Amino acid sequence: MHPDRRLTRNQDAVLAVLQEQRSPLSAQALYRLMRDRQPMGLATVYRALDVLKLNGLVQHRVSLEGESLYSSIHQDLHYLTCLHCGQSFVLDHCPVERLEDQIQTSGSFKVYYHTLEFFGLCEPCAHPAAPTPSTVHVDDESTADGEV
Amino acid sequence: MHPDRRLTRNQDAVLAVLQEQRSPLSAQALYRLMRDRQPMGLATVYRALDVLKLNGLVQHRVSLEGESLYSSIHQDLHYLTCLHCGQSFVLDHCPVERLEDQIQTSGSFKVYYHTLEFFGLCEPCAHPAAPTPSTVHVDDESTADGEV
DNA sequence: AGTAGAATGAGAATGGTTATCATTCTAGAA
DNA sequence: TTCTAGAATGATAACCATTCTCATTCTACT
Ligand SMILES: [Mn+2]
Ligand SMILES: [Mn+2]
Ligand SMILES: [Zn+2]
Ligand SMILES: [Zn+2]
Repeated sequence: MHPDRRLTRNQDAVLAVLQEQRSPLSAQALYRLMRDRQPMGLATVYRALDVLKLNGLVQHRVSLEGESLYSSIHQDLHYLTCLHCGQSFVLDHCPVERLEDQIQTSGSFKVYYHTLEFFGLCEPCAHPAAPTPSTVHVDDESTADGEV
Repeated sequence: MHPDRRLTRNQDAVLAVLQEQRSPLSAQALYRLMRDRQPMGLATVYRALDVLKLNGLVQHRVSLEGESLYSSIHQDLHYLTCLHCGQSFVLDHCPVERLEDQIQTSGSFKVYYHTLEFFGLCEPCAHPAAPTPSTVHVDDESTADGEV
């Protein structure tokens, strides 16, 4: 396909559906959503996402589980993710918006989007409760009341 | 495995090799490197990386191609990546080091590491050369000298 | 030494993504 | 309008990094 050709009906539909979403979607989830709008093959969904990405209309990140997630280029979400339980917390604002313009201006590189994510342990996972009774060898009942 | 147990010989070896690297490695590349140091099964490499990650000793990101890349927790590299040719340019410094401490302090979340990457088109890919002669229908030679 | 739990290795299974290829569209040319 | 080359599409096979399974080996502790 030519890099700068008008979008096809399918590509348009994929873009439209993505722009209605509040959070990133996987290609497969998108494929299922398209059934009610503009049914198309799974391969076509992947190809449409590629085209849209190359045209700066869609952004693409890969979760730690290896799943590709897509969203409108206008979305700007960032997460704090726990490595233990997988739970994610959304940051209340993007800390690098400025920087993007800066890179844009100073260099010979056209920036479309960025990824930013913090990883670590959430409160509960960082301070696990005392071992559950079933895993404790109770040799002396005077030490078995769960203090930490 | 217990979350806070001393590292095994294999886990130690994986960590040591990772700390010698200048750039992130895939699990498979690491597996091949281990042959000359401390041969172990591929599954063990994956498991070791998991343990090290959960202990805040190793960081983990996933490339756009879906390949997991690992590096020492002390590495702090960020890239500007071209969506068309795949070429990556290393940023000369990390723009969010401060922010990480900030999140650390203000919240109830223990931050181990972060990812940050910019995507777009590099100079050559953003301004492709005139179409190659073989793809051009030359109907009028007066317009065929490649100006943009 | 005896034992329970953890670690390990080999290989099978998984599953998201990509490649293949025959068919259908589509935008221009004639 | 009709023709035609190139692009897009869909069904499905292939790919391949990662995870799962399970029998075996270690390791720390009694
Ligand atoms: Mn942002
Ligand atoms: Mn950094
Ligand atoms: Zn957690
Ligand atoms: Zn490029």
